[in-house]
Parts: sequence; structure tokens; C-alpha cells
Amino acid sequence: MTLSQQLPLSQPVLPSHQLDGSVLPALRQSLLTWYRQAGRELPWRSQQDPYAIWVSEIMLQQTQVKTVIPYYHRWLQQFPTIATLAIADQQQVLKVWQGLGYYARARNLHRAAQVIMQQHQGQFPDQLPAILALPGIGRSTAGGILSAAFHQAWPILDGNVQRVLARLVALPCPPRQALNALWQLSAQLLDAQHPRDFNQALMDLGATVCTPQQPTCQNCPWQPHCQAYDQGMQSSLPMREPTVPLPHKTIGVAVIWNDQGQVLIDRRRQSGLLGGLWEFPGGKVEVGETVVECIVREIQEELGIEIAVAQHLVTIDHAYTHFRVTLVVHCCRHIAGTPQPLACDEVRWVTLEELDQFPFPKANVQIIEALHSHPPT
DNA sequence: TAATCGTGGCA
DNA sequence: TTGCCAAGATT
Repeated sequence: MTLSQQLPLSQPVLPSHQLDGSVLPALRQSLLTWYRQAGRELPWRSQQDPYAIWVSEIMLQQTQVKTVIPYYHRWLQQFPTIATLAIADQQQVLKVWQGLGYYARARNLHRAAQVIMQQHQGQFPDQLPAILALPGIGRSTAGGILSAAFHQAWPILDGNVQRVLARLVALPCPPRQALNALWQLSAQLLDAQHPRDFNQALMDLGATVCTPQQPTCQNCPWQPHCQAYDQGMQSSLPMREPTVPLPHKTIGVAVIWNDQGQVLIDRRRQSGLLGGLWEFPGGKVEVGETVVECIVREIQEELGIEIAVAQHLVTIDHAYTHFRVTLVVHCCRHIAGTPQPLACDEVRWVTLEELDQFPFPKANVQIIEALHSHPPT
């Protein structure tokens, strides 16, 4: 054993991913002081309505503040209370959410509003078990709501907090492999006298100072305590998961016109990708198959109708979280048969003017834009 | 436990 | 153009 590895028994040394409890007051105080001076002013911070705070927490899952803000205002204008949300139609709910992504969040908000009306007399619950029981709310969102709306001292652990804490203790593995330790850290650090401001401050620190790229450590209240900074590791922490290459699919898509000047759209099933949204029908181009052959086959299989594939309309590249797609869109003509919802929840013939009443995913909005700029001949 | 689930912005 | 990542939850 070298001299540097000999440690005094009277002063036990913590593993590198834990904190010395004696620094907690200084960490809390410096963060709260920084927050009062440099914290962001955000719409949901200026009021106390648990419903509005809940909506913001759900919208902010995996989504940046700048993206959320216009959606947040539109949502509260459309659904100002839990009761108005509960009685709304799901299509109306998804339409307001259109473009924000992760559409299960909107479906779960809608369902949870109905649960609150039925089981909590329309009042958002203020106890952890009841909040966790609502669809779409996990441990971190529950902590965010309880601290922000009810001033209860529950910890949070979103992406910002994971990054801040991983740097603070120079976490020697990707955060996902140490969630238990990070939750303990978040709970240990939390200022029980100021849970709302502390949690908000922790997220602001991650969003504005302890950023993923080029953190501005000179502005950080925790720089004197940061093990990553001390080791010059702030740019390479937190450690990353090994990345797998995204698979790619080519999808043949049909814009099918009938003799009444209407196009055919279908509503996707509730579960899975883009659940509950509308789309132009189509499917994956198989090996050894042309796009035109694919479109004819898919429309026969999924809608039970016969079509004639006409001119190419547009090709759209789009990246989802776990794969990329190329949509090759053709105009088509309805030949025979009544469309049936064989692989979807619903099918409808609609005019071009009616399309904007339905919630569509982004790639399909691009198809609609192409239709408007290249109307059928 | 690990895969699934959108979109926008940035380098 | 590509990769990475953002106020995570669900199954």
C-alpha cells in the first residue's frame, strides 16, 4: 500500500459518489442564494394552482422549456381546469398537444383528469401515494408537483439533476446505472425548509449553468464543492451509455383520393407509437419490393380496398427516438371497396379543408403541407 | 431490466 | 448530414 492510500481510521472516507454531510448547509445556502439572483422566471412559477403546475411538469418531461411555453399557454386556455379537461374529447386533447411529442403524456393527462374528478372530487391530490397512482406521474414528477404546489419536501431526479449530481460527486458510471445513489443524493441535499425553491434551483442550475455542453463553471455556486470540476472532468461527465445505431425503415404512404375530392385518413391504435393520432395509411417496404408494390399491398391488407398508385408527392426523412424513417408518399386513386379499420381504430374520408381538425404527427403535417402546395391534378 | 415513446435545437 | 440531448414514465 502506498502512502497516499493510507487513510486515517478516525476520519472515514466516503466512496467518491457520496457526500460529506457537513457540506450540506453550504451547498443548500449557496444554491438558494444563486437561485434568487439568477433563477429563471417561468410561467408556472408565478402561480400556485396544482393543476397548472401538474400540466407544466408533464409537458416538461424530456422537453425543453422553450418548446413547452407556447403549448402550456394554449393548453390552459383550452382546458383551464381539471373539470374542463376531464370532459374534453380525446381528439381535442391530442390536437392541442400536436407537435409536442410523446403523445402518451396527453392521453395520460386526460385520463388522470377523469380519475381526479371521480376519485378526488376534482381536487388535485396532495399526498404522494395518490399522486403516484395517477397515470403519467412517476417518482420525479410527483416530487416536482409536491414541492412546487404543496411545499412538501420530496426529492426530484430529472435529467438536469442527474447531470448536476453526477458532476458534483464525479459519478464513475452512467447515471442510469446509479439511480438509487442519485435519488439518495437528491433527497440528502434537499432543503426541507425550502423544498420548492431548492428543487427549482437544482433544475435551473442544470439548465443554465451545469449544461450538457460547455458548462459555465465560473458561474456555478457549487464549483468549490464539485468533484468533476476539481478533476477537470466537467466536460466528460456524466458518463454516457454506449450508443446503438438507429435502424432505418422505408415506408410507402398513400394519399388516396375518391371521386368526391376527399382523401382517406386513419386513426392509429391507442397503444404504441403516435397512439390515437391520425395519419395517411401505408407501411414498411419489404425486401425485394418496390414502393408502389408496397403501397398497393399495405392498403389492401390494412384497409381492404383496391387503389391505383399515381404520381410521387413528396419524400420525408424523419427521426424518431429509436429509429429513422423515410416516407415515400404517392398520390393514389380509389378503385373499389369500402375502407375498413383492419389495422387501426377508425378510417375517414375528409376534404383538404377538414384535415386541420385532426391531430397528426409531424411527418404527416409535412405531407399535408405538400398537398397544399401540390394539389391533385 | 431494458425497450419504447416525438420533436426541436445544436455542434 | 449525423449524433446527441432535453423538467421521465410505462410495460
